[in-house]
Amino acid sequence: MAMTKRTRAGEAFTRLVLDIFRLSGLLLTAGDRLVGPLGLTSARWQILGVIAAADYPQPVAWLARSLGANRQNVQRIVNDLHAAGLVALESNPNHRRAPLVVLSDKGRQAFNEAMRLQAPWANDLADGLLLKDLETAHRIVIALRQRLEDTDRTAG
Amino acid sequence: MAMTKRTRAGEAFTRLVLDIFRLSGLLLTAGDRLVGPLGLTSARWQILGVIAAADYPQPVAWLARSLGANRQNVQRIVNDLHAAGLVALESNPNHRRAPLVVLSDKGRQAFNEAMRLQAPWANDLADGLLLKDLETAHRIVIALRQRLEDTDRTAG
DNA sequence: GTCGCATTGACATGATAATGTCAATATAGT
DNA sequence: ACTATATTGACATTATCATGTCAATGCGAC
Repeated sequence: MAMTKRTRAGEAFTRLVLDIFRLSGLLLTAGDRLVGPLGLTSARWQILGVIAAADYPQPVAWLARSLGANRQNVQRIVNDLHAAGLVALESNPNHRRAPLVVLSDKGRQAFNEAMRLQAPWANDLADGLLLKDLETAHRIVIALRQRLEDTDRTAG
Repeated sequence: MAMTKRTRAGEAFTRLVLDIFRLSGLLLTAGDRLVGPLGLTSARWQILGVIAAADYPQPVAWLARSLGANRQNVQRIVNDLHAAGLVALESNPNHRRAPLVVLSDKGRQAFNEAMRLQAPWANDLADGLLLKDLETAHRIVIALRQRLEDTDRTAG
């Protein structure tokens, strides 16, 4: 007989998943609403964040990989950001067809402004929650993420 | 001056968010892969789950509300499920235009089979994680979810 | 009854995301 | 150099999701 019985951890994980989906959707729409006035969306904001956080300029495919998103969508959003003047494309000495994406002044301003809007929102949402618990939640999320990424790589 | 400084909890929350997005995406694709052979997707599975968990048959709009999803997408997926013979639509004595969605035998079998596949997968993913930590993560996720839902309801 | 209002399903339209294919380019091995 | 393989950007196609509108229906106030 196949193993259909859940461990206690398996049960706890199963209960967690549905609420993760729900939370993720709510965070996305809240983010859209938060930075909409800046001409951003959650997706654009996230990509600007990766560009800003990188140690050096990267081509689109690398950004996509560090986001865990698919290449083509990142490409489309980067094109939009470029059209909106929020990022610039620098020639890549190592790869003629893969320009390096960098923030423009306008892009950096928009990102900083987004983070400025995010701060009080984040403070408000996290207010009253125990720092220790938030960190535990983060550890769990990271652990699950890594396990799933390993599975993806293995079972590709 | 605007409040741009994050509390420690606000910082922990901010760090958590990006990994939540990543995990959610990974869970969705893992779910698709898990139940794909049954003719299901993560979205279909989730909706079958709500139907199965309900105390009594509900119309589409109610299912959408308990999922926190928008009505029209649930409608489309329910239509697909209906076409695939996984759900049946019963006439609703209380509302002529809002039939009640119930699982067909085939739908119940598919859902049970999906849960049977999910069990060892969940056990494996959760293996080695502390039950206490999983429960803490769940509490945090639920708390954040409720706060965002309240915000939605307030700020429409 | 009937009037106003909210909810519902259907439909149209557009936005966003996923998937596959292609040629150009880069890289490693020989 | 030459070849095989992998990576990349562009494009086309499809799937999924969001938003707005409409008429039909249900429901409560009166």
